[in-house]
Amino acid sequence: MPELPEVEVTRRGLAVLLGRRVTDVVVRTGRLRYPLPGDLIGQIGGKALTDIGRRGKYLLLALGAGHLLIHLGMSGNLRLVAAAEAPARHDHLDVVFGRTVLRLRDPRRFGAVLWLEGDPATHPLLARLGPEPLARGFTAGRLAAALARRRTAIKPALMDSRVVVGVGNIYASESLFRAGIDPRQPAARVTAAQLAKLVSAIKDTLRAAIRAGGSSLRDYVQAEGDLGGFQRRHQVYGRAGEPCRRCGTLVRCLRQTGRATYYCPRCQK
DNA sequence: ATGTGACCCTGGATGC
DNA sequence: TGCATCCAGGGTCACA
Repeated sequence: MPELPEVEVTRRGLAVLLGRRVTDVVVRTGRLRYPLPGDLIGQIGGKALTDIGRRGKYLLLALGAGHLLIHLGMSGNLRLVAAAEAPARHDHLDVVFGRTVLRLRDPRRFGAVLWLEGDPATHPLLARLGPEPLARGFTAGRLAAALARRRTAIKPALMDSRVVVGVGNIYASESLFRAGIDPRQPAARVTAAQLAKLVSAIKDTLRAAIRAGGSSLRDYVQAEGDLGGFQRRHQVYGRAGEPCRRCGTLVRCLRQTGRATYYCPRCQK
């Protein structure tokens, strides 16, 4: 579910917790992608939340000298609920801040919660990540360097977190449509002019999705429980057989490395 | 090293 | 109605 825009919208929605202290932790499921920390209350109990960061699709909650790393996997969401609200199925973790509870729900349990001590950037899950797409340092030149000699198609290459972080299956298709690039084109053959358009398209697409509150397909909601709105503005994702919003040609779907890719055969060359 | 498919897990949609 | 099959915002792992 959550790609960079959804994680970023979630991150912003948690800002009301800044400065508040953890009063309790409730773990209902011992294992997501990894086992949950065994003594989470001992590690974060009583500590104040001093920062909420994001690296790619990972959230980093600064608590005392460490960070609580949270990944939402395919179906996770984080909501702020009242302490009295009863948990539902798949509500695996509560981090309690007095009357407000940060509640993690994740039906498929592909998400992760880890306690990190020391510099998060050096953690194995984060150390090899590529550039942040919305940072100034993400340029056509840097993208060209990352894609050089790569023989795979541009679309799966864009979803490789070593190339750029945060671009998942929806926004890879959407960005390539916006840039007018055929998703099947070999990554290393995409021209410099196309890469310049692609970098702009990725930034524009992600920013627009963040403004719209993300894409809610099945499981994703914002921190206050609201649905995102960007799915209504998808140009190609999930629209196979429907007319391209730009030229009217029917949108096509194909499968690349096991994932559905949507594109307009006329607008994308 | 790079590329691809299996796999982790649950639930919804579809088809027989 | 019931059951089987396929598919889904991600990431890791084994193996070509």
